[in-house]
Amino acid sequence: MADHNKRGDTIIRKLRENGHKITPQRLAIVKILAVSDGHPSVEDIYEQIRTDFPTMSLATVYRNILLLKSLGEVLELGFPDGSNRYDGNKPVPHPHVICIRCKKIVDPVLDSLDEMKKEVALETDFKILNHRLDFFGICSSCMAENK
Amino acid sequence: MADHNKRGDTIIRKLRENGHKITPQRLAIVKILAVSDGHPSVEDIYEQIRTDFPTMSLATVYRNILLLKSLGEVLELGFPDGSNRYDGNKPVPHPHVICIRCKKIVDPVLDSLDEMKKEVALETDFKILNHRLDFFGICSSCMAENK
DNA sequence: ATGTTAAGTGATATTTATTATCATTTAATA
DNA sequence: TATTAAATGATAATAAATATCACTTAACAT
Ligand SMILES: [Zn+2]
Ligand SMILES: [Zn+2]
Ligand SMILES: [Zn+2]
Ligand SMILES: [Zn+2]
Repeated sequence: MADHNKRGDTIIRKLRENGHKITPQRLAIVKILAVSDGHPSVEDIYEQIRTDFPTMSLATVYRNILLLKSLGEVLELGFPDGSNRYDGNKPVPHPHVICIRCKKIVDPVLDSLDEMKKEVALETDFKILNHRLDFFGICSSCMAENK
Repeated sequence: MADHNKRGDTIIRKLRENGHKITPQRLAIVKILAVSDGHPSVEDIYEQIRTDFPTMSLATVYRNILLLKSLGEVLELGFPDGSNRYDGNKPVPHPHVICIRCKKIVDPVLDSLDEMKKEVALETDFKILNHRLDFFGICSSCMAENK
């Protein structure tokens, strides 16, 4: 597969615009986050890169995620159990569905979201700025395995 | 105001049923959680009780919350910033609206929730078991203060 | 190409919230 | 009132994320 990593290019451009250097370590982290296949954790990213980049430090992964968060280019999903997962592909808040077995995370399209937002504002008189909507369950492939 | 703390009584009964002792410390923690005014944090509970119970240990608050969680009598709300808040009044999952200024947390009634649950199941083929729906914004009183 | 320099990295120390440990105390029952 | 398992208080241990700092390097100018 070719290297037309559009989302990755956008992130790199944003980094340059803000005067940040493009190091090999940073580039490797961005590439993974731009895809965000399954919404990787810090450890996922670290392990993926370490295979062909043995000198990579865990601190560098943390630092770069922090930077990308501050630029609004990655969405952090902190879970109640303390684990964190990242979405650099779609960095604006959106609902997530998490499989509690295999830890897969998917992005559902929910038409009912707009209505719910309206209802929240109406019900509470809050000025809503952000949201975090997570549904936990078991994915179809884990369900099939079970039998 | 009188002491018809229905929710607190339910929690105490559940504790007795499961063979747990009712200590003064435990009772004080349960009383606060049963009301869950604004969804208190561990520190909130600790400070509230310490005023007229100076010997109270922070570990005891943690221990009792752990126990009440295991009995399904308190809902833990862990937030991305690492903070935790508790609802012992309505211990089943429900949406929350959080003021990012004063940290107040309220329970909105959202008719659109049922529809969204259906949509998630349909869209993703997951068997949904749990959810966590948070909306972040600024409450009306904080908005008023701002001007 | 080479040198310069501010930013980035790697290794490690620190921080902070929660859990574990353990000697002492106490609620529940007889 | 005595018995005993459970709970408490004080503190140690744990673990994930952040801070520190000496060394390295990407970006830019020459
Ligand atoms: Zn699964
Ligand atoms: Zn996502
Ligand atoms: Zn407020
Ligand atoms: Zn609540």
